[in-house]
Amino acid sequence: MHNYTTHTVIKVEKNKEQRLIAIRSIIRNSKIENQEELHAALLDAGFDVTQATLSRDLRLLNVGKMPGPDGHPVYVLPGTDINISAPQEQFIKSGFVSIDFSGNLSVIKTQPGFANGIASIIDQNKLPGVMGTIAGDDTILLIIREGYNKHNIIQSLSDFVPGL
Amino acid sequence: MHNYTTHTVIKVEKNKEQRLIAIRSIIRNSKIENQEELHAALLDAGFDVTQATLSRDLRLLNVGKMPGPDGHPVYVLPGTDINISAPQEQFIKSGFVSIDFSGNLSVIKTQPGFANGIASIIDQNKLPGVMGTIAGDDTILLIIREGYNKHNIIQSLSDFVPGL
DNA sequence: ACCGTGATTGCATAATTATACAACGCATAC
DNA sequence: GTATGCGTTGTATAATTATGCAATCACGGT
Repeated sequence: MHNYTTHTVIKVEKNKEQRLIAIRSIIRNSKIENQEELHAALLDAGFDVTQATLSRDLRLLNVGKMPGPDGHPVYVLPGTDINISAPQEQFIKSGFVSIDFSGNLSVIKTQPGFANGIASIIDQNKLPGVMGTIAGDDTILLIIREGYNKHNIIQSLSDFVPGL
Repeated sequence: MHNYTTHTVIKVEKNKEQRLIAIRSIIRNSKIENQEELHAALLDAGFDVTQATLSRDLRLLNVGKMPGPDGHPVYVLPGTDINISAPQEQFIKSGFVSIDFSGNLSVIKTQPGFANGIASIIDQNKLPGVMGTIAGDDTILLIIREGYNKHNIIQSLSDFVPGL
């Protein structure tokens, strides 16, 4: 045991992260006309938050609201302007799936085969807080330089990763 | 001519038509955050209608509302997507670089490391005209099935590659 | 270990948008 | 001319969404 720096167990708001994912999924797969409907759908999925939080979540996800086929407003995912299909949505994400932190490490999950490509892009951008990356097939390990934290990293990454 | 139903032939609400055009123009050229702002802008343009009418107009025009750069919701015209920054644009392309054809073969160039990921997505979509794919690091070889041509392939790919 | 900062959320409420209803205008049918 | 129907709009209000404030808790730095 040496220098036990508060083991910073991955206590990252698992809840919010997963809730946002759930919201995307729900919106993609069903016609949600208002936040009450969304709330109900989330309850089924095991999430219980208030309308206020949903409003904030939708802003984070950049979800828009547009008149649907039947005239009533419906929530739509960003990029989905009634002209981008679900497969395109998948493609648009560039295989990026999730990111988590633990101490000076960050683990980025990608779709199968994308780890190398994404890591390559990250390297090309020479982010100051990133000491280096190691990519497998669907996972990237990112070593964070001393003096930087997960906020810096997310900030840097969000410059070129849509919706982060 | 009996039955002359008077020349009042086309009396169609000229007003509404032009108002809708004006609304489109306004939304395209400025940041409108709510219908009150829109109302004010329309006044300048010489149109005076109530908020209720604007709500109806926006529905007719299929105008959507999405979180803008500053976080606040902004009206957007259909087909417009203001949620993706320029740097992200590059990322969105998922490393896709180019595509060429030669007989029953197609060669897709990608950014370094992306070939496997993109090929994987193509496979998952089981395009009818695609017999199979082989991916290196930045190149995908795509074998085209008999009876299909590059048009069919591009058509299929464009289903999930935005802007192809 | 302690404190300060920032992130997340609920609550209550303000702000915004959608709509039921009725009125009006115009055009066609009787 | 009168009646009927459709489309447009305002009014008033319901429905929906956004947000200021406060409480809580994790994380980073001292």
